Amino acid sequence: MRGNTIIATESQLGRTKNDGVISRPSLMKELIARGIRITTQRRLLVQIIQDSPRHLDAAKLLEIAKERDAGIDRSTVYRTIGLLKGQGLIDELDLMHLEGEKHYYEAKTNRDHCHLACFRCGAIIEYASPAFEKLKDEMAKRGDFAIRVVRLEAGGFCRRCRKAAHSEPA
Amino acid sequence: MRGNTIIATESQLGRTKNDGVISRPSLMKELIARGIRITTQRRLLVQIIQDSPRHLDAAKLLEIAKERDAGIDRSTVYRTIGLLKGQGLIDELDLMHLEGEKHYYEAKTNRDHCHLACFRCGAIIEYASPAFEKLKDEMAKRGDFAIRVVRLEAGGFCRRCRKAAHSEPA
DNA sequence: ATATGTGCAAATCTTTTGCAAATTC
DNA sequence: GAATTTGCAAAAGATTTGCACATAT
Repeated sequence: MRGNTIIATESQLGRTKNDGVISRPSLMKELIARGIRITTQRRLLVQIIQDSPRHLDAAKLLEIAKERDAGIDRSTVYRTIGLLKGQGLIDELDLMHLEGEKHYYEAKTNRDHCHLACFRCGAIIEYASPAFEKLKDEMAKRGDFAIRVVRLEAGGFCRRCRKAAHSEPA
Repeated sequence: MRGNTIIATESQLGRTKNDGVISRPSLMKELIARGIRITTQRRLLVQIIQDSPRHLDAAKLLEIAKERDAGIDRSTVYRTIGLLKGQGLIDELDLMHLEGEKHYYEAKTNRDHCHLACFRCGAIIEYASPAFEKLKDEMAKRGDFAIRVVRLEAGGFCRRCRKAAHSEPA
């Protein structure tokens, strides 16, 4: 099945002897800590994002939210996304525009990670590594730039699809 | 002035004793080598992209093209971008959505590089380094993934804007 | 009470598409 | 003349906005 299946997490692929464990700090706690008002709908949306095993786009997020609150509106979804983005609590991804121009969101993890998107099957492989951290440090230092958000995405072909392509009829 | 000013090139920032020189292979030659038909308008668009010192979005590309061929249409611009993207001859960037959801394009360089986008002044700093190459290799190997396109973008604040922010009235 | 959040509908912005006419090989 | 490219106009898709009403502190 195509689309946005995370087939490996950063903690699996990115772990080395020096790596810590990856976690997703609670969005709710962060919001509260910042004195941001928690409404019913915000709570709902935030929980969906926090708990989702896959990367959600605005439409999908709305769809899921509607299962629990039929009255919720598209604009509320976008406004909440904007709020979370503004607070640096979620990351925005394109996933190489595998299916259209929409954006995908995920709760920020305690360590940045990359996304590898398979053009053929749509699988998303997450990847974190000390090499990424080093590169960020280097960019910040040598570019004299205070990095607030980073996004590293790659498109290509996963192992399974490379194999499949070989054994396929022309 | 805000917006998309490249204030440092990868060859300046990314050079180390091990670095090679950065270059942009000719798009035209690549198209010819691939047996792709070169029409008047394609030639025009390709030259604009190739020669542009800044990252162009579709609308800007159209605007520039119209100065030389008033009849050229938006759809031709998008179709040509699609062609070049499909051939892997240009890279697509978001530049952290500094000004809207549009995409920016640049002729592919012989070495991948990152883009640092200043949220305040809009400057784009390009950055290439062996550490980036290493990270790509590592991802490909450990993720068992054949990378075709990579995009590393970061948002934050450049030195000048960090300074400016300090001396600003609250 | 006051400030903030929400629904609704319409608007905006970017990109894509169907089709007939023009161009290229 | 067969295949490809283009212009045009309309459609599509994602996101934003103005405003009146509802909700939270």
